[in-house]
Amino acid sequence: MRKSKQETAKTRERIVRAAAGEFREHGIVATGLADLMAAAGLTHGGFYRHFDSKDQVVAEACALAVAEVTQSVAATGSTKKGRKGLEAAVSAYLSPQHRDNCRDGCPIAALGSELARADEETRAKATEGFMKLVSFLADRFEEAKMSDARKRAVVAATTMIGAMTISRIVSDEVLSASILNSAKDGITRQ
Amino acid sequence: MRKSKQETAKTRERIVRAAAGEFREHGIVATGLADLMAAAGLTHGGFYRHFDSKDQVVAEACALAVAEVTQSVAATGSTKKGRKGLEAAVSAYLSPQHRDNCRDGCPIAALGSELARADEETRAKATEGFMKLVSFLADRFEEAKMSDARKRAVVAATTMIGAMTISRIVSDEVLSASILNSAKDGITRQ
DNA sequence: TGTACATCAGTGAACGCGCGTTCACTGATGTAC
DNA sequence: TGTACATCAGTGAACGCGCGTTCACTGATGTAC
Repeated sequence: MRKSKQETAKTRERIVRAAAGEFREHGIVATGLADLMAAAGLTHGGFYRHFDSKDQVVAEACALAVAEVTQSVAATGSTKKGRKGLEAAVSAYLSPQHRDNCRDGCPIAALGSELARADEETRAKATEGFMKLVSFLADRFEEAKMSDARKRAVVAATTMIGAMTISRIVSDEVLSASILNSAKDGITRQ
Repeated sequence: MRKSKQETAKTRERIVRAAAGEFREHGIVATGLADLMAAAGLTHGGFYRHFDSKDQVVAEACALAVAEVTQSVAATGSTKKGRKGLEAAVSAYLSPQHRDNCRDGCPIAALGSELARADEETRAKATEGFMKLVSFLADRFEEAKMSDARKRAVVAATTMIGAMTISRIVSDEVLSASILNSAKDGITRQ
């Protein structure tokens, strides 16, 4: 049953990707290794050929998710120039599609309170992603001083993540959508 | 071993309060019934004399935590008039003390991503608490139109919860504190 | 290039453990007369 | 008010189950000659 090095590397990546999806959809603690391996099309016994522990795959899955989502936000925001780009990125982040699709969405919004209790490495990866989001937003704020743009970007990023989290708690569709819209307006207003 | 009705009611409340603390400190899924009963000074066997299931105590603990925290925010905000009261409440919420004390703090910040996956009743209680926070903030925003004050209050509330969540993920104390301060400034700036 | 052997990815069973839940038991409280 | 009995809060052992982790086994791949 031994696989080629190339196949092994592919399998490993498939596990990390499946884990990133399962964690975001069901939560880190609630997702078992068997669930995560099944999502990758494997049985749970093979897990330890690729990772030392659950914590390790949590850190790698979080790093992958954070990298892909920040890159996607930046890509969306770069389709238009300056302020328009900011609005496009914020709109995409605060959309009902993102809200209803945890699996491929922002891991900080999907896992925030669990990440606060995760190990140092995982939290460092999440922090890195948050700072990348802040940098992207700061570049798009046209402020007199760079330090003001950065502070404003921090507020925008926390608002985006907070609003997404709360829009998923609220079960009333109308209220949920209005929270996303208020946050969007609040960020892009000035 | 039977207890008086009065004592039974007190015990039940003690369990709910202990649960609210344990859940906020360690997360809902990660907290076992044995942990929660031990925190209340009891053994796990007695749990089902008071509750039908873990879900039930989750809903009640969340309701208690949300009620106490929103009441505490409103009380802090009511020590001063108008805008000053808003600033006092936001400052207290976005303080390092709150960040470092999950156990007695805001359950939406401590459990946000888990609440999004909780059952309908729990989510309804969390939503109710969020709306109470929004109402308090809206009353303190001095806007031309009430609808503007309300929208601004929604943004302020999501920012507060998002900033608190992220400040707990970030392990660098300086960065963590600057996120709380940026959010505070962003909310009170206008 | 061909052969012999070591390596190791993946399977499925098994490990000890803690989970949510149930239950027999206890003895103090509540109730009926 | 006093007595007899039913109720039930809390204990601690037990239930089946799924967790993270380990392991013997398999057979295809990689390596050494």
